[in-house]
Amino acid sequence: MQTDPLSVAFSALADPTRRAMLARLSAGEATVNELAEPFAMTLPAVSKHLKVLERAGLVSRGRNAQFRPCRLEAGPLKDVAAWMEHYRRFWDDSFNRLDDYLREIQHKETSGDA
Amino acid sequence: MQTDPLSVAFSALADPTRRAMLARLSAGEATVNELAEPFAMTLPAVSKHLKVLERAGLVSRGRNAQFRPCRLEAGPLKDVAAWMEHYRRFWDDSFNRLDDYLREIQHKETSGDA
DNA sequence: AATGTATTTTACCAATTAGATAATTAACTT
DNA sequence: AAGTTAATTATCTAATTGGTAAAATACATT
Repeated sequence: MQTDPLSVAFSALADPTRRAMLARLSAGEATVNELAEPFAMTLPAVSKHLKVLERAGLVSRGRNAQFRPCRLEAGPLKDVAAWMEHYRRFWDDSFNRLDDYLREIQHKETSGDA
Repeated sequence: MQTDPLSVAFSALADPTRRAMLARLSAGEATVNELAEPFAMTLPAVSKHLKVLERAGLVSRGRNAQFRPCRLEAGPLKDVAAWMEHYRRFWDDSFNRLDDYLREIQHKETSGDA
């Protein structure tokens, strides 16, 4: 098993259940039962998935009476994005284009609201 | 084991050896032996890692005599980046700033070479 | 044809993971 | 105190992973 943070993050993300949990948490805090609700899976199984996400630093949990509210922590996603950035030129067609900055500026001007 | 493309990609990336292989391939094609060289690992082990990357669509291989030159295929990285984009607001401090587009424009002007 | 080089396949092993069920802990409600 | 709800821990099984060693395949050269 890998222990470096990036590997731990990638492997935590390599499961659709866990990604769905993160999606749910991106809408706000949730309890374990709330997170479990959409899945045909026992609560302990969900608890395990949460522990994986927690170990990866993608989720933190508070205590509120008998509830353990879960919260999204996006720090590791930043690291993943930073790693990905090295490869952007391979998949982002616009990345190498000469007129890139022109289109960027135009995009910002049309979508910006300053 | 998960079979959806995104999970397969994430799980292929969840290993430092495989990420190092991708890094090597980002500099150009390489044979299995060339890829194996930096690692204290037998050739079959490397071959297995390559198969994981291949299954994820991150690597393709040609045939040149008895060599199987490997090449980086970044398609899946694009999918990963697209998934990540949903979470950008959680980790990119600048994402929600009002002056975002101004700094972007400045960056493009200083680093661009059109 | 024989040999050497590149790579893969097979057989095997140890460690990990994902899930289930059952039991347990913790906190609230009555 | 008793019962209910939230969540975890313990234990088991099946499947997967990452590695090795040895054999097999594919091609090039002599």
